[in-house]
Amino acid sequence: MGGSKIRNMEEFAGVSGISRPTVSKYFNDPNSVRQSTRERIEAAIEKYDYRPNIFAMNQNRQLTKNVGIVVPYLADPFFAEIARNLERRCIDAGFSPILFSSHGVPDYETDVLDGLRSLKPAGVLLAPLGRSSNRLKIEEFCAAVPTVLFDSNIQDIGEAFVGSDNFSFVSQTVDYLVRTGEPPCFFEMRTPANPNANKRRLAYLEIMKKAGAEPRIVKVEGKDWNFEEIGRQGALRVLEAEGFPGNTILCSNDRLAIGLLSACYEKGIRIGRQEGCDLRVASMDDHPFSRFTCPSLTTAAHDYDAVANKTFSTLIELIEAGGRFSKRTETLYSARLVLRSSA
Amino acid sequence: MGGSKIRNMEEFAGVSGISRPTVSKYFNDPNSVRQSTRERIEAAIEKYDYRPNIFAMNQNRQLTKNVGIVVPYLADPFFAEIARNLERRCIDAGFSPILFSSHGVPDYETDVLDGLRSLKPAGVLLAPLGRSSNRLKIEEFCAAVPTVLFDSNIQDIGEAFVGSDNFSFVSQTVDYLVRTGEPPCFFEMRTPANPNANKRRLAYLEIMKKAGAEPRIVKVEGKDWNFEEIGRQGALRVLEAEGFPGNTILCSNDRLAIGLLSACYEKGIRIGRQEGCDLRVASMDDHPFSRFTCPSLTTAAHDYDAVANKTFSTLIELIEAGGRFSKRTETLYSARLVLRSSA
DNA sequence: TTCAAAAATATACGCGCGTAAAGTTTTTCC
DNA sequence: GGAAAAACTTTACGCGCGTATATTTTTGAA
Repeated sequence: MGGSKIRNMEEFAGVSGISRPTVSKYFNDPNSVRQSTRERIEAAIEKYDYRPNIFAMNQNRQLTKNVGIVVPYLADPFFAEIARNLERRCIDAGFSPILFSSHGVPDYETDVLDGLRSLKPAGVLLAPLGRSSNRLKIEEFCAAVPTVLFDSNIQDIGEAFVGSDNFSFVSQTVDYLVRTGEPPCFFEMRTPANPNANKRRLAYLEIMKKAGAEPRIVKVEGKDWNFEEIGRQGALRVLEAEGFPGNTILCSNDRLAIGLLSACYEKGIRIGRQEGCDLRVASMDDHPFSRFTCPSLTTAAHDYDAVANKTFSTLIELIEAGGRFSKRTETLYSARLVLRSSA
Repeated sequence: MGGSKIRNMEEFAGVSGISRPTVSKYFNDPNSVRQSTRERIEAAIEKYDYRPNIFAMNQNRQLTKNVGIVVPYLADPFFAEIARNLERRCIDAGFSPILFSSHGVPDYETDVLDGLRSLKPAGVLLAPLGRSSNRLKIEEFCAAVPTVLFDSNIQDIGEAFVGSDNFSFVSQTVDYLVRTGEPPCFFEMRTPANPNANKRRLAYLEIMKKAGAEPRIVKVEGKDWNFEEIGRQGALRVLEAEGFPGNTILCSNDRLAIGLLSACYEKGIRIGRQEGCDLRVASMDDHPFSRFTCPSLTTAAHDYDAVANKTFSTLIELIEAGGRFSKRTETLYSARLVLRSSA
């Protein structure tokens, strides 16, 4: 109980029998005070349910304990999962994560970064929109705020980048498909928003060349971030026209594949690697829903955990290093092939 | 250009030729100053890129411009969509939305609310976890912070509730199914986390009774929020045992249905209303992915837009009314039947 | 032109806390 | 037990802005 009539740190220091500067020190770092002092303070916190005024705290600290997490599209469960992971790590490390989504719109992205600056964050974890991002604005932002990029790289921007190795995604899926049947054609958007998509196409071309197979790319129209619909419409158009070249398709990402599978189902085309199937479909990302597609999707999985771990630990290092690294690092994690029923 | 060397409102007032109290007044409400003054200030803002220190502002204001948005599970695209909608409305109305997810964990939910209190939000939009929520903590919170509940109601808590009319979801789907074939059995989790699920079951029982049909409920095991997996495992178990009673299934929500469809596909069971199909499956929510399932899912859609609109406008009214309504209101929106291929 | 209302100004204080400096007490360790 | 080191206390100032009061200027209609 104890009426929570404590109005400020002064009063709290009074009732806890500790001086205010020491209490202040405690709240900035509980380990910076003597163990016995810490216990007394924590007993008083418990008793009076006191918490320092977060606004007054942050006003005078040059750096807050805020950490911004910015993802390009939160309605994509892939980013929702990553964000959740990062959020938790921040909390466990004593930071206050603040989650933002660019909602797929470049202007929102710069708005978010603008707003983030006034929160004086200790650091920011940023997954940029990619190609459509306002490079200049992001560069300005990263120059002002310690930032670790993830998922989607922008050359020379941010103090570090952590992501997945697109080449390994493509090589593992293509190798598997070639080993077990026809080499795949590559199904993608004509103007992908994300730089990873371009890297995957290039990897596809290179790997097919090495395998001595003819690369064939099927491009579909569509902007925005509703990839499933784009994949579905695109696949319908292909199926109603010339059809796919060959019987094996590698999709640039799972969301496109989800749309493609839906189109194939509608057209009565059987997907899978068993006898009697018309097409094999594989993809990349291991989207949370890819195990529930019909058939379940053979795909290459991100090492979610490693990426989240490294992204976060890099930010911590960055913060402890005072916000700058002497050298920009890029860390890439390999894919893990997930065999399901579609290929 | 103009060096952004402006350090505080004092300096900004100097260069803009307006007194600081007036500038302060402007930032609290741009319409509270004379038009000509407003223009001079805004010209100076443009020129010097000045923004008031958000922490210093909020320290002295009894109420901030912050609005908390709390959803139970952000990795569910349904909530991601709603959150996006609400976020935008807040921004357009001049508020700063802060997005939180409870990640399906009751303790996180109370943590989020705890953290939210110290942000002194003008108001909060809260979609509670439901049954597993710590009712007492939420009650305390709502007593301290003007809160509008949405999606999931908790009796007598919060100043208002806005959601969907579960009865209409069930009546529309059941009516349709009865009209076009066998009455459905009801597929749900044994211990649903969400109160809407219970309302839907009760509605199902009532409506079946009215229709003079025998209600049959198929319950599956599973906790947590990975409904797709629960639906899939549950459906597999049912299919491998006694099978479903009858040839028509109404799922309690789309995510369960997605899992069920995946299980049926795996078992080679044909879903749809055409000749030659084994089962009809309908569901509720119009989840963003339900148009991409195989077959696409016949479902009852929330009036997303109306719910978001009303939720937000109710909060604005609440804030303008000083944080309290004389009477708690509940607003429910009817479902819209979405006919696709699964039933 | 006149004059009351509206708006802006000058001045001043307070918010809750960070933080620095100097002095005092406690702890640590040989 | 004594010294240095570590931790704490006292005192004091400043951060950037909200806001209250009294005063002056501007506005707009009589």
